[in-house]
Amino acid sequence: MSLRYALLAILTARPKTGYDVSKGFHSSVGHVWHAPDSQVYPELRRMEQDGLLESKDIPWGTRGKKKLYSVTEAGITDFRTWLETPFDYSLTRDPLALKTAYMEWGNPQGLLTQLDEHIAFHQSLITQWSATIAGLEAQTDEILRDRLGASEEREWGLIAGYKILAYKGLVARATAEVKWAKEAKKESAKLEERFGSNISTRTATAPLRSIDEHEEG
Amino acid sequence: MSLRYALLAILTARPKTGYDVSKGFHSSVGHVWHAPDSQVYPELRRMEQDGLLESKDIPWGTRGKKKLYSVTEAGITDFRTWLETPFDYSLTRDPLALKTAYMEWGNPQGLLTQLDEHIAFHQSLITQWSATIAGLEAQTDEILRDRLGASEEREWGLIAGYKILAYKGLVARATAEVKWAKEAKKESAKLEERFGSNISTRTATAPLRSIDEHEEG
DNA sequence: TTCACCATGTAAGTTGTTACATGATTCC
DNA sequence: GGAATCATGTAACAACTTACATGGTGAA
Repeated sequence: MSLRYALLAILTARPKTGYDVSKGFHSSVGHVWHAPDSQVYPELRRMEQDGLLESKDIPWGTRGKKKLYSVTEAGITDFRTWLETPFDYSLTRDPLALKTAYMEWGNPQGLLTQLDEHIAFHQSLITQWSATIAGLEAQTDEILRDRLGASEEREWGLIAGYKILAYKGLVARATAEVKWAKEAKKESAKLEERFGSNISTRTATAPLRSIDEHEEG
Repeated sequence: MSLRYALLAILTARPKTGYDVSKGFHSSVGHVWHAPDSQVYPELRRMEQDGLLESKDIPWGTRGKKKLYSVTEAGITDFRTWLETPFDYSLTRDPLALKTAYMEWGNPQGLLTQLDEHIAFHQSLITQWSATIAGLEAQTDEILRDRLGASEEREWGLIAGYKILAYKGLVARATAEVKWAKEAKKESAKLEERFGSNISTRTATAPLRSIDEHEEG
């Protein structure tokens, strides 16, 4: 249900076409809430049906046209309510933790490779997000400027400030991921050294025998 | 698709009934990959159809019965392949970061409340996971003991070691979340102090006027 | 005229959520 | 006999993924 609010968020800057909203996902709000075009366009339509958005068809060239969406007062109210209403946390679903926890069944080298990818992935996120933070602090960020243009100057620091806060959180988390992965590489090497790799000897627990042992269950 | 491997993971300890697997989700592998019963039972069936599991009906009391599942060799092979094959990272979807980034539209008090909840939520995870780590290190953890019973003693350190590593990652991330949230509370207070709260004056960007400005798009 | 980009999706499938349904067993 | 818990789901819906579909515009 956050997709709807991510779309409202981007449209609070100023009215945009579906295409601009979709593009915005890749360069701004999409950093915190990703969505593909196949979700964006239909959701915009639904939001219009629900009265959160208004749209107007605009001619584009001679035959083409595009839809310009703007947020209604009802949309703003809904957005504000969402902002202020606590949400339920979803329970953990962490594929790398899941793999790590049962790596005695796999090749330890496979874990190292995946930890390296984990590090690379999160480091590239850190680079990207840090650049965004710098752009927000200098108020040179393109998406921010687009938004500031429609706001009063005395609010600019507030608007940029919250965005900086959000990106700092993402960077903090990614940094923790990198730090853990580096430690995990060392720990994994130690484990392998101490206990050796005996993955090839592991097999399924002989089912039929085991079943007899458990019939009292 | 990880659900399937979380189920395989729990069944590599020893054969279990659907009910035991489901219970196990709450106390062990469910910490890293949550699933409700309504997903567990049907998935176990599908896995049996796909040859990853075998099952046997066991009488329970006089009229009742239950299904005992065990992993097949094909299941082990599949599990091992999954363990060693890198996965694609899904793009960020972070509701609190999304809210934080656009909090100029909301009441700053609402953010503080949600940051407090964020802290409480993650601190309770840290408590829970730290207790699990302690139990794994002391090899008193119930689920671990269940698993060790079916393994050779020389492997015990390896088996516990990977699980400790995984939980340490979860704790590290939750710790980063708490740290960020505490800083964000301070920062948010500073922002409010410096720029004041003017949420009540914010309204939707006048749609019709804006549309005219954008007709060149 | 071709190529990058603008513009807007549909369709099919998978995964996950929420709420409910049903009956047996064991222990007090 | 009643409560907790064992045991196994279904049904309806919402969200997300992946792949594909279609056509216009603008500039070299």
